[in-house]
Formats: sequence, C-alpha cells, structure tokens
Amino acid sequence: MKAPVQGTQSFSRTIHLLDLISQSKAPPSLAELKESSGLTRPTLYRLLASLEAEGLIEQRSDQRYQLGVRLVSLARKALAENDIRRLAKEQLLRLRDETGETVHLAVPSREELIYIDKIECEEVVRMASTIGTRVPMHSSGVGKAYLGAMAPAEAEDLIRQLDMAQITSFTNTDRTVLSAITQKVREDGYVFDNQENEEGVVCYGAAILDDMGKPAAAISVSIPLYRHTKPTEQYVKPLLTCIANISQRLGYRPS
Amino acid sequence: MKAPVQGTQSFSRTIHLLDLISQSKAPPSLAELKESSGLTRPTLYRLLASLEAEGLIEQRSDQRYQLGVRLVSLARKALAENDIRRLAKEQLLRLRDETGETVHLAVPSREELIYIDKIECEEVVRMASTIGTRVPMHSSGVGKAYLGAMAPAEAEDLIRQLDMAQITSFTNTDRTVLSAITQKVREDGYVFDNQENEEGVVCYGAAILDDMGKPAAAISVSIPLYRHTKPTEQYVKPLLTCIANISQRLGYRPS
DNA sequence: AATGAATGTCCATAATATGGACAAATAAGG
DNA sequence: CCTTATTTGTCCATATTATGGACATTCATT
Repeated sequence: MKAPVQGTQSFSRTIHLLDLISQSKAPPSLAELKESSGLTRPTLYRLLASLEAEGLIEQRSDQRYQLGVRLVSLARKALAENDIRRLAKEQLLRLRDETGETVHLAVPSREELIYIDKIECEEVVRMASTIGTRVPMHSSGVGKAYLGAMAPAEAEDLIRQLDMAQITSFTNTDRTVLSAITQKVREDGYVFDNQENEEGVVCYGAAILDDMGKPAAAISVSIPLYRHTKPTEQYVKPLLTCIANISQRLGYRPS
Repeated sequence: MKAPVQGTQSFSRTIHLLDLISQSKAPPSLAELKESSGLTRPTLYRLLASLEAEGLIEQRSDQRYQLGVRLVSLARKALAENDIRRLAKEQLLRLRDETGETVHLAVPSREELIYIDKIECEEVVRMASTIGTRVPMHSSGVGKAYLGAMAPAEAEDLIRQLDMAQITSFTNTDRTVLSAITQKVREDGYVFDNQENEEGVVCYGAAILDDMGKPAAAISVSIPLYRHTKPTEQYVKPLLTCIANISQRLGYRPS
C-alpha cells in the first residue's frame, strides 16, 4: 500500500482498516476484514490489536468488531469545536422554518464533503444518522455549490481528481459537464440539483465563504420531488440570505 | 515510547498526538505540540502530515491544528445510536468504586427521566429502580439535577407542566419550592435528595452537559439512609469529577 | 543588511513492521 | 473417540519503515 505521506505507511493502513469497520453494514468478523482489507493475518491481528488498545474499536462478545467509545468521544469533540457548525445553527433553523424543508450543512474533507449538521423538516429527537455521511462533490447540491465557490483553477484541479461515480440514474458522470455546471454556479451563486445524489429528492445548494472569500462549507435545502411545487425564488431567496448571514459571521466581507 | 501492542509504535504515537490535540483547550500550534508531545521536529511533522492526509486533523488558517471532520465520518454509525450510555459506562463504574454506592444514569423523556443504566454497589441493597424505569423530575436526584442544568426559563416552563405527585412522605409537591431548589442546584452544580423518591434512600445528583452546554442526562449516587455517614464531600467530589469527564466526552467545553 | 528565531526538509541509520511459517484451538468426519 | 480439516492465533528473521541529527529555508527583529 502506498502511503500518502512518506514514513506513515502503518498509520495509513490502520486508519484504512478502521474505515472498513466503520463502513461495514454490520460489525465485521476477522475473516470478513481479512477479505476486505487484503491484509495478511498477522498484520491484521496487530492492527486490530492496536486499534483496540487505543479504544478506537471494541471486540464484541461474538468476536466481531465495532466502533469504540474513544472514537465517538473524538468525533463529538470534533463536532463541538467546529466553528462553522456553531455559527450556522441558528441560521439553518431559520432556513428550515422559512422553506419548511430539510437543511444540510457539509464541510470539505479531502475530495469529498461530510455532513456535519442536518435540520429535519419535522422535529426529531435523536441525532440524525446522516451526520458524518460522506457526500460526493459531483453528485450533490452541496458539492457543486462548493466547487462553484472555489477559485476556477482549483476547482478544475479538484474535478480532475474526482471519481465521477454514478450514484443515481440522474447523476452526471462527465467532467466537462461538471465544469460547465461549476461555471454556472459561479455566476448564479447557487445550484439546483435534480436527483443526482438521491432518487426522488431535488435540492438547492449554496456555499458559505470564510474571511478570505474561500468556500468553507456548503448548505442545501432538500425537497422530495412530489412536494417541489413552489417557484425557485421561494427556495433560493432564503437560501442566499442564509449563506450571506453565516459567511458574514465567519468574517467574510463582500467586496 | 512503549507501544501497548508489539509492532504498532508509530500508530500509537500518532493517536497519542491526536489525543493531545483533542485535549487542548484551544487549537494548538506546532510549537505547543512539540512541547507537549516531546516529539522531535521531523517526527512531529510526519505524524501531523499523516493525520492531516487522513483528514483526522485540519490546519486552520492561523496554522493551528484542530480535529478534522473525518472523525465524524468514521464514527457516524456509533454517533447515531444512543451513545451516552457507552460513553458514561467507564466513568460510572469508577464513581461506584470511589463511593461504594449504587450509581444511576438517566436521560430525559418528555416531562420525566428514564434510567438507562444502573451500576450496583457491592452489598446487595433493595432499591426499586431498574433500567427502563421512569422517574419524576420533581422527586428524584437526577430530576432536580437535570432541572438545575436547564436554562432558567425552560426549567420554569417544565416545572409548570409537572404533576408534582406525592411519591413518598418526604416528597416536595410545591412548585415554588421546586423552583427554589432548582435555583440552588444551578449555583451548587449538584443536588442532595432526602428520600423524596424512595423511603430510606438518599442520593446526590448532578447533570451531564452536551456540546451546546445543555443537559443531556443526569446521574445520581444513591445511599441507604442507615449507611449515609460519610461527609458530603466524599460523595460530591467524585460525582462532580464524573460528570465533568462524561460531559467532556460528549463534546462539552467548559468556558 | 545582518542577526536571530522559527519553520521546514533530507537521508543514513536504528528500529520497526512485515508476513511466511508454525502452533493451538475448534469443527467436521469416520 | 480418534483423525483430519479448518479456523484462529503467535513467533521471529528479514526487509522495510520510521526516526531524529544535521542542514536549509523562511520570517521577524535590530
């Protein structure tokens, strides 16, 4: 396995293994992990043992592995110390109330975005399962909004690195088309996504800018297709007001 | 540095570094990390680079490091579940050991609380409570602790909705008195309950705070009256340490 | 412009992680 | 109940990796 950074192969491998456990549908057994990771038995044992020693995973009574409390604790801290999430909360609630639809907040991590908040259109008590979900740049409203707020050259670089996977039957998988969309987003300041990330759901997305005018996050208003009847204006206007407010709180000053 | 598991020194070191970052009051600079970790400059750079490459940390515009959202993605599955119980378990066991008494963990459900965990003390003592039992706000240690951690206005709203039922001959059924108790809890950070929920059992209660500083749960240390001989300090100090630890794991940062 | 401090990188070497081979435990078959 | 097959777990010589002293670069200060 290649290490993205020189001198960290074992760390990279171990985190990759943690990711496999995290992405599994059900808590995996040793044999399943051996299969999916392609690691040799002794290596797998050592990596699992070190993950367990650090409390990042736990071995259940049936020998299968699940995420450990240490990881949960770290993740909660990561959420808590995220300034954008804190500064955006109030505005997102308002956007939800104004549109009556579900609102997402996503921040970049490597070549993807990760949802760090979700305000449901109906009140829900427990933490939404979408928080922490990775979402591709090319197939989501937040992704395309984010691309459109990047410096053109950087956006092109990033687009070149994307896998352009087909998520739904509506997903655009053509880089040239994505570049054109990105250009349009740059002009409009928002994007409309037609079921490219989830069948039956359309959304409007826009990016939040930091004090340097660079995109720091993106938000989207998701609407079930059957309910998508209001004029565009009714979704876009509150959305643009919302991102303007949050960007301002982040220190952005429109020039 | 010794590695807890053979053949994982570098992983262990890197996670330890991640932990240092997570425990810092404010996002640390490179110099601060060099100081606190004791690592040499090149090693520190490599470990930070690999953490950043994996998205586990992020370098802010002021060069300081903070936890990355990839952690949220890795912990997604575990975050969605009700994880307070898991996060608290270890700390509750410690509290039981330190006080030698039975410890309860309760979360809110409408205008009541529900016990979601109970750590029994060594000596078998008959106590009515079991996991899943509902417990009133006004007559229990956990309930009054929870009220005292709420925003004053919200607490008053909630008190107005309570039925103030007489549970034992000691139960206070006066809302005005409950308001006064709530105010005291707010100042003290804990509450003492004298048999208001169960005859012959007194308890000390305190609330667990989430990342927004709002109460997420409450814990209590219950003591049979005949054995309640130690000074208050001996119960309260471990209790307060315990809630501080759990709150911190939930993402709460004392300001 | 000169000096000092902080930040960043290189690379020979020491130390670690690796995985083939072996052992133990468990399940299947006679 | 014993033998064989399969799965689970461990050891350790070796190759590969991570390490940190030394050096280079950048930035701040005089």
